[in-house]
Amino acid sequence: MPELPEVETTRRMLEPVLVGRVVRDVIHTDPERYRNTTAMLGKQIRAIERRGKYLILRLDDGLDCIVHLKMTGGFRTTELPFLEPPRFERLRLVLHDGEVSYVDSRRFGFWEVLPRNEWAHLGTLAKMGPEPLEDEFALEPFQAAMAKVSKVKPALLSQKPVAGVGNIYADESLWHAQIHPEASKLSAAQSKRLHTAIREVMTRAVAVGGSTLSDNSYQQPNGEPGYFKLQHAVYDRAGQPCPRCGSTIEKYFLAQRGTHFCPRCQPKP
DNA sequence: ACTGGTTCCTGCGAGC
DNA sequence: TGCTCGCAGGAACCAG
Repeated sequence: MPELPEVETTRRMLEPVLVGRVVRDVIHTDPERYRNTTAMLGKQIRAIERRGKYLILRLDDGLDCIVHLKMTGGFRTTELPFLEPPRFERLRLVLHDGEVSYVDSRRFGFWEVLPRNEWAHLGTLAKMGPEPLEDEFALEPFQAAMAKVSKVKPALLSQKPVAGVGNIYADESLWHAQIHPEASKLSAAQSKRLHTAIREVMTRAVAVGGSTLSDNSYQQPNGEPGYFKLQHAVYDRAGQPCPRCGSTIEKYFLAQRGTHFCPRCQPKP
């Protein structure tokens, strides 16, 4: 499930394939889900950026193409033309010197082409918090926000205190910081540990291409998996020993999300 | 302004 | 082997 590390990996791999190219065709059959994509025709892709879990293709004439991969979205690129469409292909970008395929088995992801930075109707994007791997992710404002939360994990998932944290990286970061997912009103020391943990977890995950959970979930655009799952301490490890203390990792549901934690390292407050 | 619940969608793995 | 069934979850949306 693409979170910041998976989306950033995707962005980096798409950059040399897309930037500078002109969009010759956009092929799909779902104009409700992939909105206004005909506006891309004939436009050059000037840059590909990322904001939280959103990809933003910057096009000629002041247009942005917003892409959200949601649960199962992803890209496939090849050096040669595709001999057959990749499995679960939903959209294909035809460029003057190649093609890029967008796949999404569950069809939760969406595309929308709109005038530059006109994101008001996408509330989560418009109100996105600071990027955790940039200097803008300052400690003091994060501590101030965390001092008010009622439950820390749902707060992280809101994208407001910090951008790009999803279910996997919330669980992993809270384990590293030794904070229970339902902890409220974090102390300055707790928030500092969490701030450090988010930066470290995200940095290490980006370095290895993100997390691939199973064959059908996220893959890098070249078809390779991401290797961060090998470093997961708690996520998808219920019943296995905590790497820090050896206690058995537990899983339960918090705000409708599978939540993994170590009951000894992350005691319930 | 918040919180909490529902919805979208479908492949897959577990269980029988 | 083949079937059913519940799980996976980001974020838009809606109700309270």
